[in-house]
Amino acid sequence: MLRLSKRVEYGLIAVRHIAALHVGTVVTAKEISDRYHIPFDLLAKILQRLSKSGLVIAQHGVKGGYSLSKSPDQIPLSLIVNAIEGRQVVAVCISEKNEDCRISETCTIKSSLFKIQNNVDQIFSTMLLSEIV
Amino acid sequence: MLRLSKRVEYGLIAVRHIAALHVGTVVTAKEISDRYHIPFDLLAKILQRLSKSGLVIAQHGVKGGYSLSKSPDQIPLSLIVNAIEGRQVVAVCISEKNEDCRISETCTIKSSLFKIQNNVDQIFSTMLLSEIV
DNA sequence: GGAATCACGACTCTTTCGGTCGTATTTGAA
DNA sequence: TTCAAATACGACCGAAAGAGTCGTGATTCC
Repeated sequence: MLRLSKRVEYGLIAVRHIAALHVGTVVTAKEISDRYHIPFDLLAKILQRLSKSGLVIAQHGVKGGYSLSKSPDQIPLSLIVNAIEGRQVVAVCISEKNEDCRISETCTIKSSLFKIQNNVDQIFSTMLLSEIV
Repeated sequence: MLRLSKRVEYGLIAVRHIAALHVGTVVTAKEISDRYHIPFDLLAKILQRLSKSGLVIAQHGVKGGYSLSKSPDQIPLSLIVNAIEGRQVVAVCISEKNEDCRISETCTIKSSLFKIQNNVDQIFSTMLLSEIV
């Protein structure tokens, strides 16, 4: 309960590493995988998501690799987390349009859940990548 | 990821209900189960944990049921959550003595994870049961 | 003594998560 | 122009966690 996924952990490590690169240089998934002992295939998939979201820039082919698309002080952790996992919520009733929570009608804690959600969101939108490099 | 368990959701609903009782009265697991459409067996187990932790008082036998052990403004949500699920952490490296995180030696985000953990903890220790009744 | 209630642990089923694999595509350089 | 190194993508599998059920026992009131 209330765990971050391994994907997010690995993603944070990877993005932090990329953020620490000298400008103009790139790093490959393989290098990061070796350096931090992260399963290559898994890391590759994570970096693909980060690339797809535009947060990191992928360069294909030989001499390819990843670099950061903008300054670390412009990147809240929420951007990284959302790129990897999409919007995450503490309970189904937060996100679902059709209330597919079985007990929705009688639920008495919706407002509390929303408050918790807002506070959790704020944690990640407040912390910047630049703080953790 | 970052989800509250159903146990915690149900527990919050139940404790909130108990907190709203007139003093001197009790409510049974069955009544709460019916009222909020929560699976009885599951709810019973949750209430047992809450009882074991001393947060609610269980009265056995006919005319038995549950009541609150102290004033709702003395009960942060963290107390409820911990009673139900024990201490929960956002990543293994937060709690484990023997670092059984496989990549512990090379992990570069420990301090960030701790910061996230502290902020999450604060959410639940700050919100009081009295606020959600 | 019986009915209503809480207590506890074992068990099953489902979903989520972590991780792997196969294949395609892009790119730089020999 | 060919090949190797790299990213891209989706399908798949096994393990772990989560949700829910069941059986049995203990306590209390009438």
